[in-house]
Amino acid sequence: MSGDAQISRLKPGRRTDIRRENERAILEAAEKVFAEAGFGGATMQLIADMAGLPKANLHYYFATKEDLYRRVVQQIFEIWLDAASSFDNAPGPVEGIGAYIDAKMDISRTHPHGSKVWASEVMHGAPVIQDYLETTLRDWTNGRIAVIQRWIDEGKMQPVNPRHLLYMLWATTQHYADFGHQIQTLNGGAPLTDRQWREAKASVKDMVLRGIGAI
Amino acid sequence: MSGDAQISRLKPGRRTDIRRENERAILEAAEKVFAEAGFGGATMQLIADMAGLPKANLHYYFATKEDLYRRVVQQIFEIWLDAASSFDNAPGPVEGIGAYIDAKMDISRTHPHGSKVWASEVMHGAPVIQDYLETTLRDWTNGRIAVIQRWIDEGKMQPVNPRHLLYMLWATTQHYADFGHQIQTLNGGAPLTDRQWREAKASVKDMVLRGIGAI
DNA sequence: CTTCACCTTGACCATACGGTCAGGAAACGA
DNA sequence: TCGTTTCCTGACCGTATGGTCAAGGTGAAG
Repeated sequence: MSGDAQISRLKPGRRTDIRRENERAILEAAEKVFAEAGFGGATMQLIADMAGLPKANLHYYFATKEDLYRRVVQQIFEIWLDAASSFDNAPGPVEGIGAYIDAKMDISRTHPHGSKVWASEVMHGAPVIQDYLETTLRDWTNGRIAVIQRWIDEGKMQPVNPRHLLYMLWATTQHYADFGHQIQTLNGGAPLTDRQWREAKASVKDMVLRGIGAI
Repeated sequence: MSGDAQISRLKPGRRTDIRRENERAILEAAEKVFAEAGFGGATMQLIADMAGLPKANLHYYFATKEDLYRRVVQQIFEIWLDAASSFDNAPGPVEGIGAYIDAKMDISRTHPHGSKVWASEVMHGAPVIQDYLETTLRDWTNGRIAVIQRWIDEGKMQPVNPRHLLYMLWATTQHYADFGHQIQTLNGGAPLTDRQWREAKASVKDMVLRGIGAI
């Protein structure tokens, strides 16, 4: 927004930096607490403790619990939308869908909390992001469906139902975040290693791309 | 279970019937409320209202909110385990996995609330069913992995990683319950029709079975 | 009818929660 | 140094929640 894209390294005690840093810490803590306890189970006190701030300070930066929650949900949605660009400018499904799976799987590993908050939000009927679903997500979905249909028409993949393919992509990739605890338990209690994550990505890509007849 | 499989039509006011009927009504209401509000967001008052009973009566049948919640989670887990029998006694992946997808998709349609409660429970770290994950689910998973591996060895399907295939099956089928609201929104706000559900099942089966080289 | 086990429920309690506020501290610009 | 804006926070408040309890209702057995 502002024109001075300064590095702002020295003197981090500046007013703007204080606000930015505190909001960041609060959002990070909130994402984790909302993911682990749900909206109803999360408490402002818990978020405050995790952020290392007094509870009253949270209400200085975010008026209400809902405001804070809304910001967290919007955050993961934007991250996903960014990743969705993998889809575009791809010559065919192998590159496009392959890159999309890679991106979504990476996000599942780096932003598991955000994914859970989103899942929770949708499961509860999307009380705060219903408008996003009806506008941004619907438009995005229709756009990708058109791309997939084009690939089908060009004979680059089997004539599957593009909508259900998208659902499968979302379900499968986000499962590694949302059900990460179950996966970890079935992995002997240990988180997936780098190697296992590569294996997971490769497996998903292999099964999906073969499933749509792209390989 | 009981020997007298009576119809119990007339005179439903029997003691046993009262207990059974009230517990059923409470569990049904609880499943819905827990699914829609999460454990933290659900209130005993709301469950009581939905069940048509005074709140104090809930505590007569279920000592605590946790007890009630635990019963709801166990319920959906048992339903899934029953469906898992589709896997066995199948000559190959087309029949076994095909039937499993059918069964899981049917459950996603008939028991969406239970599926959401399970998802929520796992996302929050499985505080009340961790032991199930470590025993029953782990054993079941290992058993199916062996079955899938046998099919691979017999050349009935591609050599995919059985574990990730199972994750894909769970993710994809449960997505239609857990993210049902999102799917409905993307469907113009209307729930999937019978025809659309058949299309969904067919699409999932087609992509998965092709993805593992079974068709 | 009496008994007794089981069921029902309004009223109540302690706690925890989201949110407020006033007063003070710290960070600027002039 | 002074004035002003921004930031900080302990103490507080109204409310809603999970859970309790005592008193009363109900139906079947004897």
